[in-house]
Amino acid sequence: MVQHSEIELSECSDCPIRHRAVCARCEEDELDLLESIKYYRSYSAGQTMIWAGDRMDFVASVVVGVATLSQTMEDGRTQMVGLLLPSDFIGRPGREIAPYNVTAVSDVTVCCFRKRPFENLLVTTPHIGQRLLEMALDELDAAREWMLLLGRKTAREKIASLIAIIARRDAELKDALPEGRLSVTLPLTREAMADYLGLTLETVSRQISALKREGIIELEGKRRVIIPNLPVLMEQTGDDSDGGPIV
Amino acid sequence: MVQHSEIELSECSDCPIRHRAVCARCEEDELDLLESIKYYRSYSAGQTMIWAGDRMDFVASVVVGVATLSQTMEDGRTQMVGLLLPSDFIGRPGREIAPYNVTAVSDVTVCCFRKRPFENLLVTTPHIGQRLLEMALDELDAAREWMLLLGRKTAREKIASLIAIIARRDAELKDALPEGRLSVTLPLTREAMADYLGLTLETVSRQISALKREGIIELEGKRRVIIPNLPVLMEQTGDDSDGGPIV
DNA sequence: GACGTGCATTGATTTCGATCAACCCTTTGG
DNA sequence: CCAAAGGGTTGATCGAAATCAATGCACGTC
Repeated sequence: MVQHSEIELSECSDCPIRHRAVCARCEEDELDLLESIKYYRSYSAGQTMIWAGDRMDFVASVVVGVATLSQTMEDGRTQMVGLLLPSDFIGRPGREIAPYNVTAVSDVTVCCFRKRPFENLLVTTPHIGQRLLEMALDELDAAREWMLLLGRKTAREKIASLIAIIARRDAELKDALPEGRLSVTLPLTREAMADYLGLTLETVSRQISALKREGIIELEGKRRVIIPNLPVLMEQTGDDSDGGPIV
Repeated sequence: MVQHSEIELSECSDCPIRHRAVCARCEEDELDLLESIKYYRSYSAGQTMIWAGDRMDFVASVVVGVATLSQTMEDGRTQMVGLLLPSDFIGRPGREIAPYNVTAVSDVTVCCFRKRPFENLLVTTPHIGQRLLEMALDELDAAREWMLLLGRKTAREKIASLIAIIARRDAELKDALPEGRLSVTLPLTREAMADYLGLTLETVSRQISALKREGIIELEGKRRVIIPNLPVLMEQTGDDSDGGPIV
């Protein structure tokens, strides 16, 4: 289950998520405390990392890769409730049992902290709790935005929203405003997109084809999407046109 | 806009939400600090308390009444993203602009804290931040449960889930396990339920009628619902049958 | 090269919930 | 007393997305 990761991770100080994860606000000495209770785990694409109902003896941060958080009903209907990207947090202090499935979408490496010691640090090291609060509130905002999408948007708006969100996140990681064409890789299969958007995979496929037919997106293979004109795509999302800051 | 409240609220120590709100973990001295920056506001049923886009100079706790958090698209489609009951928190430390509409469903009284001083307390008084984190994580869980409902449940399952959730909450406030018949008041209009469930008000009405016709619920007026047999209702929600602790 | 498998696309048909519309009941107020 | 308004119910019809089903790749693998 535990895979060997190519890059040997060890020093928090040169960790790729040092300034965005739970540890973001920590000083050097606080980092040392975290360092002493951490260990890495890796999973390969497609693996279930955690099953809903499992006992959890750790919390963790995604270091590299993409994972999903999902809920499944007895008859198999499933709904993704979160997309976990590098720096996102897994688990909840004070909780014994995992409420959701966590699945690796790509190869994933996580930085784990043993739960008890982490909970103690939470009390003694305010910077960790403060950052965790900030992250929880951000996730809450994201969840609420997704509730609007799930409850009220059409299939076309859902697809456009998903592509736009991924594009915006990518753009902001790479460089500021690539106003022209931009190209993004969908980190999810059609089925995973369907589970995220509350659709069937057939509807996802049809709507992507429709957007392509209309020239709003172009496809390069199945996974790579080229967006000739982001504002045009944004118009299809149903969101306020003034969609956020320009830079 | 500010209404006169019948009961004169003042002492935190005999506040009805003293042990469930942000202040739940505070010691007496910490409570005094909060007391010094607090003030009450009241709103009457139907009033919009906060508009999305408004500048917010306070955060608050609901003391009495029910309010809703909602998002609206340009064309009027709206989705409720939260139901605010006594002890629930409004606003976000560090945020200037309200992202959601907050609407009083019944007459509502809130306990407000000026934002700047509250943010300072958050740094100096760890008990507040700890409780806020706990509450944020609870809301995140609720939001994710709702995502499953919005994305994957049928209209009938949505209605049954809503009634069951209200019934369970009521039951737990009043007395432990009223195993037999129980009776709950829906705090929402049909339209508000529709906005919560991602349905139209006609569908809400039809599904309630259907549950009534099948004897799963009984109606007393429009708002009061009698549940002869909670487990039978629970079966209609689509959730795991072992639905949580028996007590 | 043939075969099987996983992922994706496309078509035909059905269905659930939306939409359009009429009507009921209760409250409020001139 | 009647009119108007707000909330709710019910019926007829429509349409978007689900469902059922076939087909099309791009792979590994034997």
